[in-house]
Amino acid sequence: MELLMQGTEYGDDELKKAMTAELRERLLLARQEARPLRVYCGYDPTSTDLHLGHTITMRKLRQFQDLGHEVTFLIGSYTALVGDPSDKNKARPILTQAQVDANAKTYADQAFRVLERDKTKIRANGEWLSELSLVDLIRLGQNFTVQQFLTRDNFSNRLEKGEPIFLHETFYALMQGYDAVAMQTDVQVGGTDQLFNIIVAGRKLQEALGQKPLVGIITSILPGTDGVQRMSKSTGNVIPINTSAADMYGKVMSIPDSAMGLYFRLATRFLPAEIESIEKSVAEGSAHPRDVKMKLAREIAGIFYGEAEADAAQKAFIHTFQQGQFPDEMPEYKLQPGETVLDVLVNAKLAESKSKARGLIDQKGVRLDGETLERADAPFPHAGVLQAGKRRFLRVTQ
RNA sequence: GGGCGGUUACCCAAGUGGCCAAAGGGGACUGACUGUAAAUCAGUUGUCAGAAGACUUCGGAGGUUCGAAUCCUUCACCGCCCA
Repeated sequence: MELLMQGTEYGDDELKKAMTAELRERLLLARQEARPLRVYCGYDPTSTDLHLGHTITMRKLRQFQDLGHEVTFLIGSYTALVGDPSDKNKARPILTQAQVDANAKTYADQAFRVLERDKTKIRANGEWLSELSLVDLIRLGQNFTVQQFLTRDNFSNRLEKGEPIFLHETFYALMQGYDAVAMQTDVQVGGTDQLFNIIVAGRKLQEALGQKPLVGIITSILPGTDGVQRMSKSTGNVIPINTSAADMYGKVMSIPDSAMGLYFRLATRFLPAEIESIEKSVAEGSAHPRDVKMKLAREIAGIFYGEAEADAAQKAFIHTFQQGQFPDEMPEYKLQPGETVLDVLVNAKLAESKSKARGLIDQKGVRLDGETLERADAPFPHAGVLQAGKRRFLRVTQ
């Protein structure tokens, strides 16, 4: 129970209490009926690159899965065609069917680094949403008032600021609510941005259609590497899933200390009691926050890349950043005759343009074998390890 | 359908004929300090050039002018109000 509610955020204590109570009740009911709970979370395949933030709900699903419940990974094949207004203040672009299909596949592949493949049902909401007629849709709409939508922060903010709210955006909640009905959902997992869709739309629609309203598990939003803003590609603070263990480890290490708690709760396999004791030792000063963060980075890299690679990543990290030595592996670049320092920086993509490369050199940000290079237009001195800034390395060979 | 307003660099935003490659903030990047943390300080942030400077940029196209982000015409997109 404690584990399942770990890392949830309802923005309202009453609601959290109510949901906790309902979850407890539902778990008991399931036991009496000797059946697993039907748990799902929907994912709109709007992009191909998943990041750590996307996996928070998957982690939560995995917890249910480990407790023997029936988990459905729902692909929002149909809802993606509409575009969820929830997490943006702007309306999303509408995707084409082909894009959605392609994205869905890579999405699922990445998801199975967290979920157990053979215990997970995959479905797409096009299965039932495409069957609805216009009349059906209108009937669904009879269960909601415009006022209900207007009370929602996301819409009311935009209304106030004079920003557009497109009519089609309101359908999104209806569609999602209908998903819950179609699957006779017991529990739905989603981020705080899905609060409205889950708690208002899903529950109300189920009730109206004679089902027992679902229990909503609303997970907190994972901040990005800046530690404050929600992790998202457009903010540029993501920790991608499809990267390397070393990169993932490094990116986790770069988050501010203040974000560690959320990371532990949302993205790791640690149990509530373990996390508490870790935090206590940091607070007391018996553990160095850096070491705790290393443990965190090691854990997260381990989830996605396996223990061996995570260990290697940790070693490389200590070697490169704590001891200030060059990493073992780095891209190579073959020096062409007559190239200047500037040329190498640009050609090897350590700098976007010659102007930027000059800037780097002026700022003493370029080193060759540890020695700062001062002249941009000088011929490249000799083969060796070229370093631009703190973390970009290049092995230059003759 | 009518009236009014908007569109500026990665983002927000100032700029209403020359002093504008364009204020300010955010972000990003670099250096110092560190724990690849935060905070702080200093710097960079259109392209090319060693520099002086040149070139491209202010929604698109065209025009007025010695000179336009700024004025005019037109097109596109967006918002507000009225219907």
